[in-house]
Amino acid sequence: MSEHLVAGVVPLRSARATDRAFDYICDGFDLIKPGSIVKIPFGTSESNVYGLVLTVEKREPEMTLKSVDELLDDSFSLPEELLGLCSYMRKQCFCTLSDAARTLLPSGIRLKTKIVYTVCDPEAFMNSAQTCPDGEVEVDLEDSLYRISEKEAARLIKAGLLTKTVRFLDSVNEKTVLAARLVSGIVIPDKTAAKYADLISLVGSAGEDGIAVSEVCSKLGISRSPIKTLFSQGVIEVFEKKIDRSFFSGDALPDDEIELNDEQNKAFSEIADSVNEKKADAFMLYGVTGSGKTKVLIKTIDEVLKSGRSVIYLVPEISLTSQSYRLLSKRYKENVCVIHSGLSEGERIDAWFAVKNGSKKVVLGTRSAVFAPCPGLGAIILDEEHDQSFKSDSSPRYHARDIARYRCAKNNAVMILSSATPDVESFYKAKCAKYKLLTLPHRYSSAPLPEVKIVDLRPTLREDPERLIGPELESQIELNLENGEQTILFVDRRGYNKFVSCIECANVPVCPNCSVSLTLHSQNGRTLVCHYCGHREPAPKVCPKCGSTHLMYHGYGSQKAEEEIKKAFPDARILRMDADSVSQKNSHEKLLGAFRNREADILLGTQMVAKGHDFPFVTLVGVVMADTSLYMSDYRAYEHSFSLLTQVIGRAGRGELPGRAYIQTLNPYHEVLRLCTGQDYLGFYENEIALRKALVYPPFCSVCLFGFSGEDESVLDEAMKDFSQTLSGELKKDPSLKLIVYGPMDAPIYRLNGVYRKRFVIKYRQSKETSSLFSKLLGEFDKKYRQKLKIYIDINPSLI
DNA sequence: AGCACGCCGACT
DNA sequence: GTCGGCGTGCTC
Repeated sequence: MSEHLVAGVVPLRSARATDRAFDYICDGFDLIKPGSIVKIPFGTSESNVYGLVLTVEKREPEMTLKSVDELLDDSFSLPEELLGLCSYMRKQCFCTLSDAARTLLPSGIRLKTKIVYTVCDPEAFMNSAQTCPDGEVEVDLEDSLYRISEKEAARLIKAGLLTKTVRFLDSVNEKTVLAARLVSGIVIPDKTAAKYADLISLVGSAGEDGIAVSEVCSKLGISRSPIKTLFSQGVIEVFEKKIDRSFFSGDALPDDEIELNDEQNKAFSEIADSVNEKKADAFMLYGVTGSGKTKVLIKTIDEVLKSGRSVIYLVPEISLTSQSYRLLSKRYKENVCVIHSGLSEGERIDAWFAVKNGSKKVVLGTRSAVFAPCPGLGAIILDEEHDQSFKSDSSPRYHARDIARYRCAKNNAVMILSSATPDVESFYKAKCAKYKLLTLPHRYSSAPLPEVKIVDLRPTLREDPERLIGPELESQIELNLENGEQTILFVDRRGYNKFVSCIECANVPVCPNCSVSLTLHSQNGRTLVCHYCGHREPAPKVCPKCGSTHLMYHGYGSQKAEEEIKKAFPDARILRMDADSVSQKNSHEKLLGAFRNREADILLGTQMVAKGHDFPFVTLVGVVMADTSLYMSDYRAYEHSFSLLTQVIGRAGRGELPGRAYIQTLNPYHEVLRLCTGQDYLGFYENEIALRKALVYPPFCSVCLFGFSGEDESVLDEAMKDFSQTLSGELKKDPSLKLIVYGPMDAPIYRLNGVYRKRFVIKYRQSKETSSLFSKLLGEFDKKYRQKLKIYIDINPSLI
């Protein structure tokens, strides 16, 4: 055997068993390197798959190897830093390398294949095939399409009448436009120049990038023929120009000069020092709402761009990207690029390439934008860093904060966490000097904090248990309507919507697929809907269990609140914003815009109304029921309640007019409510950290969730027993592992879409030993139960 | 994840 | 006797 170029390649098709490097010969592919994407034949199938190259070396292979089929263009390859990030994620999130890689690569180059069946012998095929109009497989027969079942196709393949091939659908429709530019170095004949002066100067002014032919025609009011003439004279050239699908409109608004006050400047200069010294630092920028955190962040972006590097700016929600985009594009123009899950595949690819080749240096986006392939990363900013959406709840289950920290460390970049109500764990790290704490304690505008009143709703409910808005809040709304000022009403999650229950036997109709109560939708008459799987059924007139006709409809939904307000204030213009009303694309943007333009008096909604939006004419905020989130079975329930309520309250009085907030509750003396009344984060933090320490919760330990799910409940139970025993066996073997194991327990929604879900929750202290134990257990159980169950690990999960 | 190989039930 | 069920194990 002789020497070959050998590449270690990970197939990009996620499965624990194949999540390692396989060696391939890649002679002749001189440009191949770690991070390259290749197509390889893999396994017994005739198809080939994409693979990520980990290693390349020249050596004599000790076994026969297959060869790489194709090396994808270098523009698809993963930069070294991101390749390292994949390994980090595998270790950290217990995901597969291929899961990690597919998260970092734009989805367009993910495996997209189509099975194509072709007929070997048309005559024999026609004699033998049984056509079946409802089949699943298309067979290409000359120019007619045959549809046959998969089974039938398998039979025909065996009989040698069909062949099965796999076609890759990896072409991305890049949007191009016909453009023109001057041929470089051309000397234009005088005669030509005189006749086409306008045209030549217009095309010439566009330079190398050229100008769209259609734009030339419309600007000069000419047809395409003069362009054609100049083209044939060799003066201009016409080419397909890629167009940028990002939505920068081009109308450059003048940007405001940013002036920092002393506090802001102090925070900024600390960050700027690290930026300029290229130190990998982490900052916690803590400041009350209105203290000017954004100003500091913008100045930081300026500073990073000045040094020629790029910035990633993360916000919690897609709905917040458009608002931030307006802010950033005003200042950085077409240098801004938006990345979030709402983009089309083509848009995502465009963005990925634009960032990778350095033509966009400011990346704005949600969680997944933390992976943007910026060459020369200078800063990653997490705005509203306490927000839960920065943690992914499907594989790979990463937290954007951890990814950011890793990338900043590798790139000598700064990470900035910004919040008015920081994550308790982050703030703890800041207190322990793992992050540098920057504090902006004062509002820079003279606007005082809103006045907050806690309203005991119990007397109201004793009179009328279905009432949502007590008399106090109602009279405040009335006052606002009279003054022509706007109101926001916050109702908790839609999971607490109306449901039906039987007064006699307390039976509540439950979804047949998922273990949740069905929600009553009033708009389409009487239908019960499952909010998880979409199951629908007519609402019963009599209790299906005991036959009683005494059925009660209750709950705290936003629809019901809307009805109640409409009844009380028939003339008020109400906008409702919840998951139902914003299901269409861009509709939240429309709703928020309409409210900002004062096209409505009252905005009523769930979480969405709480987050970061700036409405200058809102002077009253009402929280319909503050209790629901206090009692979730998650150790972060108080933290979430505090930050949510603080944010909602912060919506009031952001303009000239002072604001006030009314919080309705059944628990008027609850400590968390008292603390958000004064916007007292530091007080809340002290309480909470003491509680976490006493009960041993993060940051004083780590939490690991082992999730199991499957359709066969008995297999699931068996695996749970097995896991319990295996784990206690491991603990006996190594008593130094101090794990506290809870479970097995049901997931909060035990059955979802016909799948049962159970879990173990483990408190532990992070170490090499625990990591290897977890990955060993995961590997073992995944192998043992792989055909019956799905098993995953979630580190520091959200437990609800 | 796919896919082939291989060992046991109910049909021509 | 054989077709086909899915348990088991492998993929450079």
